[in-house]
Amino acid sequence: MREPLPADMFDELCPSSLNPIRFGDKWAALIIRCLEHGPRRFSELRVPLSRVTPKVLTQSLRSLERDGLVRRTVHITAPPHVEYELTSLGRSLLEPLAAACAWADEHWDELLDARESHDNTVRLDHAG
Amino acid sequence: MREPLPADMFDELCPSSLNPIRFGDKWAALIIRCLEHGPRRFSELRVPLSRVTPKVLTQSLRSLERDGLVRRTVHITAPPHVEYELTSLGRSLLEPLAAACAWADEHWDELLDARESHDNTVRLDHAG
DNA sequence: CAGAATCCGTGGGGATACTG
DNA sequence: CAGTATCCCCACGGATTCTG
Repeated sequence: MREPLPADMFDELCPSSLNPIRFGDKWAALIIRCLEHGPRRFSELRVPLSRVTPKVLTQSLRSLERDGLVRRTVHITAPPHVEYELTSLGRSLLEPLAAACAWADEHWDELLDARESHDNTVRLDHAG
Repeated sequence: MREPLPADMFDELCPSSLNPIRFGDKWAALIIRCLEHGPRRFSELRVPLSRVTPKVLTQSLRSLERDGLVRRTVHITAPPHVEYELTSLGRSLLEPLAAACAWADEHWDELLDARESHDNTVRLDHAG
């Protein structure tokens, strides 16, 4: 439930980060998957999402909060402590999101192959 | 199989056009759904996708073709006749796409409600 | 008919620095 | 710790015009 998020969870070269089906903005789906197993703090999210600057991460989280998918809870302590967690609406998204990830897992290679052979064909066209 | 595509298929105010889960670029998912029931000509696609300029529609179609999701067939006639159809890889996308659309159908109102009440709260914050 | 070419505005993010 | 505040860039996409 509360294992730390792996830093390479969304490694740039890993298919899990190359989600061809996207929800909301660029990072929304990744954030939701980070919250799948319970609430997370801002700095916890920054670990797997190290490519996202704090500003953009905040924007995405605010957008998710606005849409009722994520709940933001501020614990007034020193130092400040803020937690993000999925609402029930947000959790309901996990299902179609999983379907999208399953598709990517299953077909990503085909897509990359098609892309590569297409690019080669185009190059030949230009050469010929 | 070959009924003409309705012009209001993606009406701006219709939830079907407000897909919160997106595949590829802005229009890719809509294009794929247009091709669901068989091949379509460029000008056929322009009917429901009237908000998309030809340039952008071409870009999206080329991108889908590059990824092996759509096949482009040129019939050398006068006037030119070009057809687009889903490949088997493209058709495999219909399933997760349908899951996403089902989610939107089911939860879109909740999302809009959350958004509205959130916006009202923010306004009150600014007023106070 | 099915695009290609050109020009252009906007805003989504990105980098960096700063703060309650 | 959890963000703001600025500045900035360029790629996405729109409008318009032209063509094999």
